[in-house]
Amino acid sequence: MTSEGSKVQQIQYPVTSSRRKVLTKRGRPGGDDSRARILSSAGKLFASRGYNGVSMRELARAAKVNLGAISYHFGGKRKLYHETTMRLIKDIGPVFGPIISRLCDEIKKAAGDREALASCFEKFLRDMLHAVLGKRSMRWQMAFLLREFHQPSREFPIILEERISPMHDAVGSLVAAALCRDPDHQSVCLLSQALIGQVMSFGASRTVVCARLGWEDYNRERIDMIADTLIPATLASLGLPSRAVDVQGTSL
Amino acid sequence: MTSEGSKVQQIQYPVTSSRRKVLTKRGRPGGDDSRARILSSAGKLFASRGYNGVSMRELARAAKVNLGAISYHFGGKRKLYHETTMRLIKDIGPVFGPIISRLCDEIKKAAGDREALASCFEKFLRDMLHAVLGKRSMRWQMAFLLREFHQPSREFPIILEERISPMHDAVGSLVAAALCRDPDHQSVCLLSQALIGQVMSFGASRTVVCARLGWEDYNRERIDMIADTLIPATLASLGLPSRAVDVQGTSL
DNA sequence: CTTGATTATTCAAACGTTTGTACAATTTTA
DNA sequence: TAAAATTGTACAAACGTTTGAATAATCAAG
Repeated sequence: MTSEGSKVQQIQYPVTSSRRKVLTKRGRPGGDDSRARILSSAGKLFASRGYNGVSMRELARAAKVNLGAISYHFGGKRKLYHETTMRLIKDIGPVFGPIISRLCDEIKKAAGDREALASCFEKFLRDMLHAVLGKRSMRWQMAFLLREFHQPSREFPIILEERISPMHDAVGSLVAAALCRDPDHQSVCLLSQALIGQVMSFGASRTVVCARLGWEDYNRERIDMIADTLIPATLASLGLPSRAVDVQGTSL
Repeated sequence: MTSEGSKVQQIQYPVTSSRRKVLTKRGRPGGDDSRARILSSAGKLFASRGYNGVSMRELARAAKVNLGAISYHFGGKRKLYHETTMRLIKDIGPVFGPIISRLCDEIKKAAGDREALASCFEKFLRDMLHAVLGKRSMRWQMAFLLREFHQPSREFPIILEERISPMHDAVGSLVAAALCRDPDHQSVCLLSQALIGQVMSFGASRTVVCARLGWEDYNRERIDMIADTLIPATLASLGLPSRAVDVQGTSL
């Protein structure tokens, strides 16, 4: 539909985007700078207002670059969105990767010891809460992901495979160990979803939670408060032994 | 900004929108029909693609009305969105209202009896899951709400007060009763959020859940399966006695 | 029961604006 | 000078909005 027969000439446009010539660094500088600035602004803007809610001009203004520079560096709006997604996937890797691998390691070490299993779960949940709710950048990254969740774009399958599935698998093996069931059992998968959903919901419903508790925003102590509340509850839900954290005494 | 000094004449445009002249029903027919069709299409479209993702022309095509008819009936895109929100609030009232009031009633009747408390919680959770995941229309309504959650529009405060807060309060009094704590205690509020978030997450992550379980979609049996899995876990997390539902035997 | 004015609704066409994209011209550094 | 990056401008398409004419149901008068 978009001008099919009108412009026949092959557009030999720069569109470096992915593989850029790094042989010699000639010409006007600041390129990588602008590129990075655009990518950074795009992430936040797309996260908060969605693909259609952000215009190229607005993006250019936010990134302090010329309108044409965006198409020059990325080859169009859609490709910029793609690049933004890939960048996000790459960026949240170092955040969740260690948490996941640490969890998997400790599950192996626990080897059926329910006390150890409980302790490694506790660490995992606290880490996750801090990662999801605490990190400043995770704020728009979370919004970006949630948007993709219930309005999947062409990039969703990549996100699913690269970041969601590993997380689910890790939590799944934890739940399976706690319940002494097969990791592929439906109930294990469902409980994993419930667990992850619980954590995510505190990010998604940040507005609601803060409104109801009279908080301005989350901070380190409050996230620990959430963890202290959630950990005993989730440990009990998995039938794991809970250390006497005694939530009653934490506040008020 | 929007044409302030240019058009001075008072535009006496229909824009009945809310209070319509019901005295006499004259003129060309199909009015209420078109209005309803627009509202219905708008709900689904706004839910799946957001305010900016839907154009008036697309809306008109979906609702099978003329482009001008939308502005005629609602007075513009923004006002249509507002009306859609109000309609959604009104529509989900009868769905959650009974569930909430039943819960409150049974909590009072239970009066400290933990067995009774567990049973009323079980009913509540199952009802909620069926309401959120089962009802066909709740699908786009849920998407609409979730979108408002992490991209609040002017209408968000209304949704919060009319539908979110009552739900949180009800669940809060349940959690408070189960934990024998003050309903205003932070931990009660947080655990309520966790509980509701859990249910919501199964709606929000429908794509993920179904993908991971090899389901095409939720259905009555599968929702019951989710309930059977979640109920014992959440009962345990609240320290309530669990009837021997025995999840292990439900599937596979 | 017919008729003509009244009114609500539909429709096609246009409005001015904003959108994403394209590109020649220009600036900047190696 | 040559390559890389930036700039300003132009354009067609799509956007939300508005308009005036056409249409059809209703009511009051005959």
